[in-house]
Amino acid sequence: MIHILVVDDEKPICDLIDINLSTAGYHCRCVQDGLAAIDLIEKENFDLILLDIMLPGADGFDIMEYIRPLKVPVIFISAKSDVKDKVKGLKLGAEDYLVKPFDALELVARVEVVLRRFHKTETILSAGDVTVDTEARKVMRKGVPVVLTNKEYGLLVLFIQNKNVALFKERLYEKVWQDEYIADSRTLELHVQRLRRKMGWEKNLVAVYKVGYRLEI
Amino acid sequence: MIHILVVDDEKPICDLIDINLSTAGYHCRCVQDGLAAIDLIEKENFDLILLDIMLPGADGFDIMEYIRPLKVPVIFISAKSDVKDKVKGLKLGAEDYLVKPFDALELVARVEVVLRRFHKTETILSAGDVTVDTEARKVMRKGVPVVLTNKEYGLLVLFIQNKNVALFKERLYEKVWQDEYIADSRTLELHVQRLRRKMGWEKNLVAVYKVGYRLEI
DNA sequence: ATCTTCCTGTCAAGCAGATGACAGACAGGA
DNA sequence: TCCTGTCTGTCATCTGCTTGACAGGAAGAT
Repeated sequence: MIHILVVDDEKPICDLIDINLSTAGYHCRCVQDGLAAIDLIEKENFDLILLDIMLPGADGFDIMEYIRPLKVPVIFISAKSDVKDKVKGLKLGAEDYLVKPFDALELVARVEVVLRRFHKTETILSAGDVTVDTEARKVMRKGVPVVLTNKEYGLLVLFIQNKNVALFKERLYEKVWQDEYIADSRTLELHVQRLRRKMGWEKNLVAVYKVGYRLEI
Repeated sequence: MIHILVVDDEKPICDLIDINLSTAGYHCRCVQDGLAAIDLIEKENFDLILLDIMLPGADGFDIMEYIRPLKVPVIFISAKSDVKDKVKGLKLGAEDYLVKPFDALELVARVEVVLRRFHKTETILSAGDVTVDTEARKVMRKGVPVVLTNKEYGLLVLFIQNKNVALFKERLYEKVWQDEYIADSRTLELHVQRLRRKMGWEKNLVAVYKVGYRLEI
């Protein structure tokens, strides 16, 4: 299930977006206040954020700067149609910028473009001789099925979605365990080890000292 | 150098786009005909394609379907502002859809969003024969990977981001160690020394007496 | 030039902390 | 009950960081 956060101070607009995205099969959460939004974003793992610019509490640009390190994709949705605002939003790292009033179908289409870009909707992932069918939750290596536990599977998907990117331990832990990372526990390392063996990734899944791990393909 | 293909039957619009993207540092190639575009796309490796919809030869949607397997990112640029067209274009796999007439700055900003997403830019730093992929935390010299420790890596990034600028020891220490600099310790100098050797920078990374270091490229 | 003083480069060694490997404990489901 | 998946604890090993000592070099004063 894909979780989308809608941040807009006008309740009717939130509801409108909610209805359309829910119909398209996504789960929405709405907030009207900027500071509340930051709180929520840090606590929960959203797949996408729709962000209004003029907000009480903290404005959209502030929120964007604040949450940028989290790498959650953002689409700005604003009544401000000035090119300067659009450019500012996009330069801040947003994936798109929609001007209100917008057509609901276009919104859904653009949301799906972003989700597609982030490989959230692709059901077949692959890396080297490994392929993953996320819908069937099946993993194949050289055409041979591999049985993975839940945690191993979660790690695998994250690594494949981030090939050749160094992933921080904190991020891995938060995504797979949805919990705070405890530094003096061997848990994460243990599961990485098992994944390495099962996938034959002894050489590919390398430890980045003091940082985390990286899958090299 | 990033190569962008512009497909539009109106020469003045091609020129306008060309001027703006060239100014932003990209290389443009223009074609007016749909079939010619398909030819070019198959022969050359473009990083991005700007595609008009109404074209002689083959229309933009046809081209899109045809080249989709190549996975080259596409932005539609069309006078057709109907939501149905937008949705069709985006569903076909395009990364964005701009309606003519558009603002040149917005075009450049949106082009950069797409390039950013496809890792064509921004995460790669370079200085001389050294390149750094900040996302993968990987360093290459003359195409050969170099293994650096964390502190060495931190220093390297700082130096490359400040080519030909003298950096104070205090600043280096604070950035890499996030700590107060202790003058009577050889720590910083030692790491600089190791970095010099690993990168072959014996001549380039010079000590600035009583101040710090400067990377000369 | 010569001297003094401070700064930088170099080496070896030691230490703290991170990783890998393994055994065993624990909980929940068949 | 057993079995599977997950977590904890321990130990050996390895890596990266720091320290201390010392030689050589630069800058400024004489």
